Amino acid sequence: MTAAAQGTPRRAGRPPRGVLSRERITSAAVAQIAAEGYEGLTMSALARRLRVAPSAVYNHASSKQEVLRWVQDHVMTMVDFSAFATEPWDEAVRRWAWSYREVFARHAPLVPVIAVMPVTDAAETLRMYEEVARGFLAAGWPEERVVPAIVALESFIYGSALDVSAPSNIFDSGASGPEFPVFTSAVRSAAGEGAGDSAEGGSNAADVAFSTGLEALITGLKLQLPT
Amino acid sequence: MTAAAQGTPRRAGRPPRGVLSRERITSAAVAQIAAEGYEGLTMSALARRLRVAPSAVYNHASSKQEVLRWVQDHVMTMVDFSAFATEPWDEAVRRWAWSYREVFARHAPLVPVIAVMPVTDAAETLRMYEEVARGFLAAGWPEERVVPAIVALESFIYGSALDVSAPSNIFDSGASGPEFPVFTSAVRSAAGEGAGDSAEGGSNAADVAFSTGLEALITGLKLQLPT
DNA sequence: CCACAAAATGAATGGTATTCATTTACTGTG
DNA sequence: CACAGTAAATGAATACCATTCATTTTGTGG
Repeated sequence: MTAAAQGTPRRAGRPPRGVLSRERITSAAVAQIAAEGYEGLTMSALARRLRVAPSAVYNHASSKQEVLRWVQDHVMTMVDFSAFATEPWDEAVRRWAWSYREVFARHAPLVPVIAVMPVTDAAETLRMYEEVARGFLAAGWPEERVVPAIVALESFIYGSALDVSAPSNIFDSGASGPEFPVFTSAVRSAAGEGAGDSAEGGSNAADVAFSTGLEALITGLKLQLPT
Repeated sequence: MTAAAQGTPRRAGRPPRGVLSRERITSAAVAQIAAEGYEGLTMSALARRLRVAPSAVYNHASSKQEVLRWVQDHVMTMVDFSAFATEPWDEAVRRWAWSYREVFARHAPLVPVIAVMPVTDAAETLRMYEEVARGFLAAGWPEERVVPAIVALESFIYGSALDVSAPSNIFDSGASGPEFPVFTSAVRSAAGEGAGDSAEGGSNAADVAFSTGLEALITGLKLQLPT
């Protein structure tokens, strides 16, 4: 009963046909996350979904961290970088960055994983970098400035993805508000700006901040280019 | 023996003089992190350092998350924002951002904690925001644009702090390098730039990227200001 | 003075990732 | 074709970890 929920439970020993693989584990993990979120992604739950004993997973992945790295590479395929082939540089960066942030806002727990993850055998991630780098070069960027610029944009995107998952009242200074009058007033003033918290199409505080930073980055980076 | 490592172990029951407090727990946690890093910060280790049973901590903090929030507010006191009182806006932002990133690069595991943390009863964090907001207003920023600009800068700083703790060979595409020639070449070209990996004063890849993004943000934000 | 709250202990509890011995089946070599 | 070795499954066991609970002691307000 432990491994197979219904039908004849598999006996011990290597099964006639391979049951697990990197692909099946990855897609089961993604499905588990979709169903119960990241706190629901345990090795037991993953194994249950694969109709397998927990220890079986370790014949393919050396740790949960490795599974998360597979998930991260898969999630990267959902980022839309197609604009680099068709649009001018700044519009391409804009569309790519918004898509990138949206995807990882829904996968915020992956952000700390990414930071430490070497790009080796993360094929999908490399595919994206290749296309983005191509777009930068086509726009006239000197080769040695491409990677720093991409990393800078990514850092902003990852930080912003974390910001999205913050509660909207995060800047509520509560009882100690009067002690910090300037900041408290600025927070209230900013809240009135983007407004439409529940209104349709209304942008929330995180969106306003992201737009502010992204447009500043695009402008500032472009000015760093040699004429 | 469990609680007090040496001397007469404390008997059960409320002690004559209070043993724990938010301050003592926070500083013990910070000491434990300094000694054994974040993976060494367990409730048991924390209690051991406080010469107390693990369950005693829960009379003061409702969870480990809460302890981490206290640590985060304490760490914020190490960020230097003094330049906002003396320097022009862009130089003040520059110094603040570098200090902010350096502090949280050494406390990377706090970054995901911050994102979800409401600022209420995080007094030190509020003190910083108050001063930074004051500096923005003094530089002529419209009140409603102050918070979005700060959040944008912070997002970049947090993302960059995570980037610092990444391995330096993170962009090594390994065997699949030839499949991604443009990116691979750009990585090599960027590595030659900042160079001095072990040379003194030499800036590494993360520093170059941070400088690139920060200068772009400062330039771009300044251009958003109404003349 | 006494009831109640606060703060400690020490012993569970339930959950976690991970490891290991064992069993079975596939695969390459003589 | 036999046989050795390896790959891949099971199920049981391990070591931690955060958290909870009953119990004990002490401080405090009415």
